[in-house]
Amino acid sequence: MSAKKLKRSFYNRPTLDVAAEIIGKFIVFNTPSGKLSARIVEVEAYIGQDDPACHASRGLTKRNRPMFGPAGFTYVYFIYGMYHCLNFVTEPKDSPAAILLRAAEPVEGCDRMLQAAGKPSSTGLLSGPGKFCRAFGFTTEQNELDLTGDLIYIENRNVEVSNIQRSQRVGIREGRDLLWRFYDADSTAVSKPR
DNA sequence: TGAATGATGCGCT
DNA sequence: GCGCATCATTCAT
Repeated sequence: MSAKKLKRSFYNRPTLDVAAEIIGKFIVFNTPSGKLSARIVEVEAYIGQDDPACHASRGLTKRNRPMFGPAGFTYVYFIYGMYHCLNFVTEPKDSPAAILLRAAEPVEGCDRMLQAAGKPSSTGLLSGPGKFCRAFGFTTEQNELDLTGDLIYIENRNVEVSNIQRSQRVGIREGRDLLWRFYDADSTAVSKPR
């Protein structure tokens, strides 16, 4: 069975459902120098104004605007003066929510990812949101792009994931009680806990 | 092998 | 000014 690009209807649903199902899917980025792709193994959900860790918890701002838009778009932000984080917007317009891509396994274009990351080996190459964006070359130039287009999208390649687990989210101060981190417990590419 | 820390820039109060 | 959905390095045990 061939790969199928996920449609807007996949993203336009309750965020926890999308987060659980996005594990094991493949993110594709068609760059001028060729295709980059990776198998998603770890994500986190950030949902609505009532989630204290969500950027939308203090209302609409210039930065978090993509979260308030329709599902199926990217939300990329700059953090700690040197890293970027890639999110997928979920749920309908005016229902701010997104999924943070935290870790993946390199599939296509591994050589170019290694070069971009300045690393000799692929171990841990995409194991962390900042490391993933550095290797893929994601910056705010890729903010608010349509995931149903041909530049950036997610594919279902019909690879089974049998051991999806949940845990607390990483790197936040408030909202730690929520088990909104999803990961493939059989993957060695999952990011290391602090 | 675990804890502390520095790097570094921008959005928001 | 402060704090941040991070990470690599340094230092202590």
